[in-house]
Amino acid sequence: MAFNPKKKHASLQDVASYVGVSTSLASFVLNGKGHLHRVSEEMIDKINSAAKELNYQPNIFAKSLREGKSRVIGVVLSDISNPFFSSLARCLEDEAEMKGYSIFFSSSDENHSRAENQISRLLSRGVDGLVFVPCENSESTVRAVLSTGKPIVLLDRYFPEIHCNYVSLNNKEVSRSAVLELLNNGFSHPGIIAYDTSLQHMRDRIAGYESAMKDSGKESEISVISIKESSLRSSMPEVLERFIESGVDSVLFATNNITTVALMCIKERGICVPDKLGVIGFDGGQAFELFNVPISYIEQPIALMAKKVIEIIMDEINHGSRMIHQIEMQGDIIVSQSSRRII
Amino acid sequence: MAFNPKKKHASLQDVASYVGVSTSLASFVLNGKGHLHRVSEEMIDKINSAAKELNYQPNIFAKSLREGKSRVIGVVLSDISNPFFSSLARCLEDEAEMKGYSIFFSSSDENHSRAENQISRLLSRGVDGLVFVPCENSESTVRAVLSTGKPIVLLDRYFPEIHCNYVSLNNKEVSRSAVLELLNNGFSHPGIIAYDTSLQHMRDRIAGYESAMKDSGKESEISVISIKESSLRSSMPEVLERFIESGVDSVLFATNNITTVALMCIKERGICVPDKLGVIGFDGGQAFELFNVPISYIEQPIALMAKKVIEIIMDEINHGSRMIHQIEMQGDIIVSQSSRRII
DNA sequence: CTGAAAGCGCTAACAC
DNA sequence: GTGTTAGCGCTTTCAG
Repeated sequence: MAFNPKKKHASLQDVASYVGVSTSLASFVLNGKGHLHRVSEEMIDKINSAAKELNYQPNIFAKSLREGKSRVIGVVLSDISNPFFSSLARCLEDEAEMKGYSIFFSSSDENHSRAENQISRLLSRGVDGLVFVPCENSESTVRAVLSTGKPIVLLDRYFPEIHCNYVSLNNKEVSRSAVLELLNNGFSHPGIIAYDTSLQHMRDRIAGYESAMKDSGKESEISVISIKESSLRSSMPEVLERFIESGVDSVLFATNNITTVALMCIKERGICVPDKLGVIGFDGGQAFELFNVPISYIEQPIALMAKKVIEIIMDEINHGSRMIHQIEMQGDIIVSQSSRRII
Repeated sequence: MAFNPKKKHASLQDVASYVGVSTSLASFVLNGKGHLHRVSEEMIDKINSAAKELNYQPNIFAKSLREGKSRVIGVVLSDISNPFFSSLARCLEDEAEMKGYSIFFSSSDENHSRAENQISRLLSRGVDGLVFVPCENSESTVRAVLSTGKPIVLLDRYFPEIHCNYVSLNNKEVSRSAVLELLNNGFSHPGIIAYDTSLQHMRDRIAGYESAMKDSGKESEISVISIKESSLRSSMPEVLERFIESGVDSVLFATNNITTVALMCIKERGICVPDKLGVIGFDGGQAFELFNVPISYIEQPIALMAKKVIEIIMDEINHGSRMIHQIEMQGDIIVSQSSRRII
């Protein structure tokens, strides 16, 4: 059993007096600094076994109070029940755990004032650092955190005008490649359905689309539709309709949720994929595998992103912020054969 | 701004000396116990505004150290990236936040020794209580926690032989109803695909199936297949094959994951639903909406379960465990018209 | 090599 | 009504 059910928690004092030494000596030894202080082997053994015997568990509050750090980081993301973010959460959790850190998660629901509240709650919880998936209008919140000196890393999104650590996708490039993929596979008029937001990652995804269109001599056929996140489901039917009527023959969906909702709508209305409409989604997931035909999608390296985020935040926590890390991870395009119109 | 970026944290001492009073007075007032100690209105105002002015943020570690509690609860579930659990997580988070509590989440991956490690890690983090989705062979872990007196509530599953709080589904009844639903809708030979585990909730789901079969005079046609969770994907094709060959014409899938994987397999092999095979899944979710036809499923009252769990754990934390709460929430069957064979 | 003691920031019993 | 003070359990400087 990893925790002893019987006895009450013993304090450092208990261990020390059990062995007959001072608390300082016990503290040194139990923190592995015994040799550093040239404590005798014999003493070290005695103290360690006493600790085991008494089921000594250091009081983490006393430790945090004294040391001024908690070994906890706070993560604010959009919504932990969203598959993309819950996968990310799991990876973050695993990475943090490996380094002896725990995580407080909270959801912003893409509401900047909610996000700000969550952050201040986390801060008052004494987290050592923050990982933040910022939402629209979160600039001031990010600046405020930066000016406290508390380590922070933005995730998935970033603000180009703010000098702050971030880990995101190479949105523009990967979205550009996705559109070129469509064009190379027999589609002549791709469109993109994105969120109506000023957030840079979305702009980048749209910019990537536009860049591919321009470079393919299709500047005049650029077809972008941006939807408010709140009306995603309700406006999807009309949006798809409008696209098809205007001659769009394939679509890049700019997020995981957009993809899911669009596919649901496509299924419902009996729009044939890829004959009537080619699609490329964002992020894979079991869900898509239930769709009539396998679809192509942009895959984010979630595990790597999480690893990188934790690395950066750890670095800042342990060594102070010596440099800004701004990382764009490379997304992959997972191509499904059946999503091609012409082989 | 909810947190002041400029100044360093002021301590209670800072506030007190700023106003020219003692820390105890400041402490009383700032904890809302001013009137209780008959502090003058004027003093209360002075202290409160000083606190605001100095951007006083109570040091939570000192508070926790002194009070012996953290206002944090630990939650160990199977895997936070699993849609069912991430939805639950979100609800738990919201409920806890409303009561001023934060949550540490961790994933057991259905591995009892991992679960035990997570629990002991959470305990050493000083959580005030635990919510645990136990896995197979977690009995000793649960007993160990119980014997420490630390509040604990089991979630989704329980051990009939252990006297412990839990919140679960009325598995037997709802599964029985689901099977009766199939029988009432033109299917004559339902089977069930479940996990091969000794956990009671799974036994109950199977028992519900069996009960419905018996009461419908189909005891001899009872068809149960249990799969190891680890080989879910790999054994699904063969399992479905075997069912169909043996004359099974409809299936109840005993968990969300089983449903998803089975539907993927059904789609892949072109098995026609509901003509060739009727289905009832467990837990809804966007994913299922991408499947060819709408399917019926058993819906768990996730939000209510979360609410109840938090209520119980709060009650234990605040008032000690005066009684054991063992709650079976009522599941609903969401019927989709197109899942009937005969109208 | 080991011990004494200060102090992290807070609460609350007790004193006045 | 308000102040004094004793810890909560731990780390770490400084003495010896």
